Amino acid sequence: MLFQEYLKKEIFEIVIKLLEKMNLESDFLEKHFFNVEISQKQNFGDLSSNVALVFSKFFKISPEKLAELISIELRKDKYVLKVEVIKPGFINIFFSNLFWQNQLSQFIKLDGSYNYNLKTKSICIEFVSANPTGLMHIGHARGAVLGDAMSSVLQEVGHNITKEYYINDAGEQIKKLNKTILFHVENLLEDSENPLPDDLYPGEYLKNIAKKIFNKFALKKSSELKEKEEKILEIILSDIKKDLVDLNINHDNFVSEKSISSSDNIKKLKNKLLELKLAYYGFQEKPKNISSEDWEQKEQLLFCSKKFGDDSDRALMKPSGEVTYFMSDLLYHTDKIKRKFEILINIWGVDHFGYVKRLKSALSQLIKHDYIFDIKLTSLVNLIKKGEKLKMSKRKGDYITMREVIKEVGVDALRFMMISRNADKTIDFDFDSLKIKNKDNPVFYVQYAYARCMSILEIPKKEIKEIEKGEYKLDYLILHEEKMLIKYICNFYNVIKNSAEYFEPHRITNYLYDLSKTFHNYWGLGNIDNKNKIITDNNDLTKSRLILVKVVSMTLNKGLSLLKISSPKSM
RNA sequence: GCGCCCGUAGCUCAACUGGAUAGAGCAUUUGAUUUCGGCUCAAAAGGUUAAGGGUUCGAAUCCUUUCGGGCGCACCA
Repeated sequence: MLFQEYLKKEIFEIVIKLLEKMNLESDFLEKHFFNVEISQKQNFGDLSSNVALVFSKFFKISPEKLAELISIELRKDKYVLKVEVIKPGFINIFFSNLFWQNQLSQFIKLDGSYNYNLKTKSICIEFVSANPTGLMHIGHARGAVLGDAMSSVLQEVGHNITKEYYINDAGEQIKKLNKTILFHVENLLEDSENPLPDDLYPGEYLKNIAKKIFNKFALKKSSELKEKEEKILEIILSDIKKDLVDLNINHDNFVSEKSISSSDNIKKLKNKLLELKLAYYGFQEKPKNISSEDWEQKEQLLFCSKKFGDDSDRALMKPSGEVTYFMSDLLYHTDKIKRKFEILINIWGVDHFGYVKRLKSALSQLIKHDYIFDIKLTSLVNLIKKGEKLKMSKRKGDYITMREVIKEVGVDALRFMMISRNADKTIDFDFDSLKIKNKDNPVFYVQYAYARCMSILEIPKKEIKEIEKGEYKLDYLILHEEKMLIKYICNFYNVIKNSAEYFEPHRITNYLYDLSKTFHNYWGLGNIDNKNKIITDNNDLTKSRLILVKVVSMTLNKGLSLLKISSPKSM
């Protein structure tokens, strides 16, 4: 058992024993949780716990008194050197070197397969779902990388993951797209340069697609284009898919809006909503930010979202009778539930925020059994070059595409950056700092730690052979830095578990950075004093240290590959 | 106008979801090393966590007011 579980279990047993002794109820144990963590400071010992602070009120004694009672029991542990109770009631525990050496050998025995003890759930994670009306930009990249990293992490802890991309291939946008292409094709047919009308999509990209279609199919009349509309979507989608593959992202399903929102499905859902009195034909309130002159009231099918805390009731069908995006999204999500997913996770850009409430409330009214539906919103990404924020406008069709960004900084840097920030924080994506090839660049720093491990492991052929045969001991690992490395390594699974639980992959990048830092420091000891080099003239000592290096490299590699960032052996 | 998110060192970010003296990396200063003012290493300095009030053993974290920034609020996605 690695230290977190080991100590938690031990403390838990002690607490129960004390409760029995004092004739107290133990039902609070299920609702309140205590920590076991790596001590922040050296004089706080190896591990610290806040048990006494969390539980003292249930014992009706002071935290310090409870801490003292617990520590009396802890001191009986054969690995424990010293237990201290500090001020408000923290328990600081000092372990013997043997404990940490054992921890390392247990970690090695796990050989990368850790039992997270979680109930396997089937999870559908929907991300990217960029509208197929142009190339992906940096904002899409954020959602894409985050969704993909989360998928890996959730899969790692044992869940069944399905990664989906919802293709918005129906509705106004596609009509507008086709109109735009048609316009360009007309221009080509007439060999003219008519200016693009305001209501169409701007940008060279679509112009090029028009050329492709025009050439490939040798169009002679614009009416022929109508038959090629599917082709347009296909080309754009294949560009998006190519970008995703370049980002190391593979979705399991691409679900088409068109196929989901068949007239039959729409009718069924509509009737159900009417039947449940969740929808009605009526007039929408005028939105607060719209002036009266611009506001035209029309009757349409509305969802009673106001009942569920929304500001106004939302349109399910347009006055024309076509479905709104809300309606087709509702169809899509009920479809997900029908496919027996227990957890739905969506990664959306923060600009879709307004849709969260209505979709969640509508779904909760339609589906009566248990499921979890979480929508993670990603904040904006600012592109920064030479200290200046780059101005972009998707509306004007002038924006930097994701492939341009990849070309400039590489996939690894892009992925690392996107993962390393909490989703609700705006990212300043600084090209210059991501291109630097030294320790100021966190990706480089982590990858370099791995490369450094590998280059060390290349040298001592004889020792490595003996290690492979299992001829080694870990007794020599007694330096403070070595203990720190072991602590970090054994904390790996805990980091993964928390990362999965809170949907926060940035914990992993932070962890990898810290582990790398500790390792670089350890390596640096050898520069100050030769006897602290990893490869020494003492065969057993060298082997102990090589094992540690090996495990560091494996952990870095595992963390990086979970995030689909490469682990180069040399750089 | 209303709603949500954010505000942490000069800059970019952490803080194990309520825990200890709020931590890193740049940048700064000092020292060591280098036949390099540039590389590397070490140390120091840097904070009323935007501001006020509240909740409790304990708050960057929860509640509340104010200020600043972002996003959203018919249809479109």
